[in-house]
Amino acid sequence: MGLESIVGKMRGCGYKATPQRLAVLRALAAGRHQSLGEIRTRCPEVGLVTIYRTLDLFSEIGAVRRLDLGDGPRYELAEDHHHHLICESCGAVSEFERCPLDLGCIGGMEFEITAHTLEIYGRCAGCR
Amino acid sequence: MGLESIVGKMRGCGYKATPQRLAVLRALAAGRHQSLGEIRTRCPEVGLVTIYRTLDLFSEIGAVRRLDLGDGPRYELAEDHHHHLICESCGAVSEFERCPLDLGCIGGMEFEITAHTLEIYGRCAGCR
DNA sequence: CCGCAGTTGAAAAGTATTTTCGATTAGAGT
DNA sequence: ACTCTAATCGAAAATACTTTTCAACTGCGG
Repeated sequence: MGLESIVGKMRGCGYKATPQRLAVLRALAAGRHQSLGEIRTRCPEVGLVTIYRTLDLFSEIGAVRRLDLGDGPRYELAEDHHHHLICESCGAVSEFERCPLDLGCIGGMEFEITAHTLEIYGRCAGCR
Repeated sequence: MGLESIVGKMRGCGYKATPQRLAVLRALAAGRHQSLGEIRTRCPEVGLVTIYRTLDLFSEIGAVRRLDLGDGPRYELAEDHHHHLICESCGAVSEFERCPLDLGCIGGMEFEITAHTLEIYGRCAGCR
């Protein structure tokens, strides 16, 4: 599982693997594109400030992506690569794995790509 | 110019084209991926609350996209389609026009695509 | 040019996020 | 295993951000 590798990365960067950080990590792994409140619910034993700081830390080491799906910020583990379909009508969010990105055609540049986010907006089957 | 078409869309949806809304529209057109503060600087005559409401309105009719480029929310006109390269090292944001998206391969689904956002993270030439 | 539904802005309320700082703790070195 | 210390934690306070309220104002259809 990838959680181990995140812990390793954390240690490798000189950060301690505290129980609070592990709790946030587990909370993140238990859901997708969660808001701060949802993460908080999943690890109520961790202080609010620490959750903020931990999410910052995880973003910094590239373990977490922050998204904007229309409402406030949402967070998810960067490891399970997928993208989002957001229905502008009912607000439903679904994921799809298949990455329709042709990274080759950006390859010519001097920019070293490490990650990307892609959100697709439209109307879901139910709303049409 | 596309600003006209946004005004038309606004009227078509039953919204009035007030001077405040036009000012926000012009502010948006004068820059790219701006924060609320930057927009506000460009139309200081418009009240803060009205800017929030206008951005909501524009998002609703699809004239404006809201982005998360790492710091807080940012806004830009949806009309000039482009994507973002964000350097995780220095924070610089640059745009590229060429859309590397193969929308065909999502076409099979019952989801009607109207828009999308794509952000690419990495390290820029200067930081490498 | 009248009237009113839609719109505006100032202030207040409500949320969200960051800073501060004393207490606590993971993990390196022994 | 034990100590030590820099890193981390959490509660409260400060700050920043966003939404609600409501009385006054205005674009635009008739």
